[in-house]
Amino acid sequence: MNACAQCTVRETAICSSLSADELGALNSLGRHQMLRRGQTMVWQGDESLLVGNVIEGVLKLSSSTVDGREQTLGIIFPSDFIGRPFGPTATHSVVALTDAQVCTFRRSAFDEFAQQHPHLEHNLLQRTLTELDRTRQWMLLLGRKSATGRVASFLMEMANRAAPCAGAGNGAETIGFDLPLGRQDIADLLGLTIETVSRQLTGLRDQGIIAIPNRRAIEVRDMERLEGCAEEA
Amino acid sequence: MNACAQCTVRETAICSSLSADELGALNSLGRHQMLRRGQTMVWQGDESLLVGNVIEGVLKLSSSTVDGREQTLGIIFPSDFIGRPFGPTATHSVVALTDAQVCTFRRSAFDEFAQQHPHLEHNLLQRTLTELDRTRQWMLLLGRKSATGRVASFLMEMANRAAPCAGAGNGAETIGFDLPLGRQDIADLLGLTIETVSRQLTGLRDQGIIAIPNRRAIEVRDMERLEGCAEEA
DNA sequence: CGTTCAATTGATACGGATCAATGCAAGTGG
DNA sequence: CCACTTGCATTGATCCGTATCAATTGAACG
Repeated sequence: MNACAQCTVRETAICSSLSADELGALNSLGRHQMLRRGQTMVWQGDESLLVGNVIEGVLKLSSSTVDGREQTLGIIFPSDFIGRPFGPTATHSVVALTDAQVCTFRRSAFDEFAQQHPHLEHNLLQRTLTELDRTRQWMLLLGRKSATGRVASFLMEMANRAAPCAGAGNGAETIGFDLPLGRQDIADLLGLTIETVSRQLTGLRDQGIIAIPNRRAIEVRDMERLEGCAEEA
Repeated sequence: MNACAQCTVRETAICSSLSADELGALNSLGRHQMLRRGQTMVWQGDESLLVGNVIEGVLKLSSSTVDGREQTLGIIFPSDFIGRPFGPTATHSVVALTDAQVCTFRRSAFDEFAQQHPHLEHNLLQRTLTELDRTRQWMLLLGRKSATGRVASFLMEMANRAAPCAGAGNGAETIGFDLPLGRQDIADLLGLTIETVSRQLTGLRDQGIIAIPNRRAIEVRDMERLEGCAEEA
């Protein structure tokens, strides 16, 4: 029996570049793993032993300075690839933001398999290039944008990447979604403090650009003005 | 005749993953190009038409916000790869910081060639993964470090990556190098202003950690204390 | 109803941006 | 060879945005 057959990310993860036979071979190398919210899957600086795909849930990639301040380097959604293949050490930590399900491989086994399957490597290269572009976009944000700009950009990214949950239902072009991160996580991602994030959110709310039904949910009420904020100096 | 035979980066650029025959084939697709200091090779947002290798000189990768503020996303040294293969648009600009010599390929031709040579793609994947790690390290810097920490980190990175030029010569463990960037470029890279960069440099000088023989050169006099500064909040 | 934990709100301090002036070296033309 | 220009870099004074410190509110849960 092949666990991949009913996998929800079968067509969107790197696996999509494999034939049924190849998939079977890869499947025999991997195993499923559940992660609880808050659980760390990979530790920064550890030997790189695992790589894998996210099947369900949201994780973060993060790194800490010597004095303990944390910076989140990226958010990882279902069908994204995790880990550092072809290298001895994990350069960053991976932590589950929600309960999550991942499909993991021993790095050495994955590396070997990948080298024998150029299509897989090509897919991985494409993903890595895209991720590099995305990361550089965040660099621009961290280097040059104001707190408002950062929060607005973040909300737009989430509106695009997080699975939208049904809005108010009427004809309005409202976009609603749940935040998989708490305020502290957002602050770590944007290079701000929790207080500043909070103030910016209430600021956007008071301007009527967004609504905050509850602490985990966001509704974008005026996407155009939000875009305007996202470009702020 | 094969221009690659006497190429100075033959063994360190992506070309190192190719046999002599393959190299000949790739060579027939490429052409050499000279760039003057300040010249832009790729424009952010343009159709991605070119990729290539840096043979000589230093370039920067940069992106601008809508209101014109610029952020440098990376520095590109000889044997580094330039451009965005496998994608229709260039997401960032590439500008020469010094006079430079690059070896360019039409993207479509390169893409096709790469897909037929898994070794080359593997090498490119490795490079991209390394570059992604490096970029994320800069994210940590931009998000969480003070001005002093940023400048110190920058100097350390340059001390490692730029070709060292002979120090004072005596037994001191002084490390000297030339900056390929002006103050404005440094500011753009670190997400600071030119004034702040200047103040931090003179600060480090006044503490005796570095010396500034002239505006383009730096001598690190106390690497340990510089490391200390680099970790500053 | 009290406990707990996260988020919000308020008051203040500080770091870096901004605005403005000066300094310094490399051309340029008389 | 020397005045003049030009383009960076440095230095100074002030302002503003975000961090920091501290208190309050609000929701989830026993």
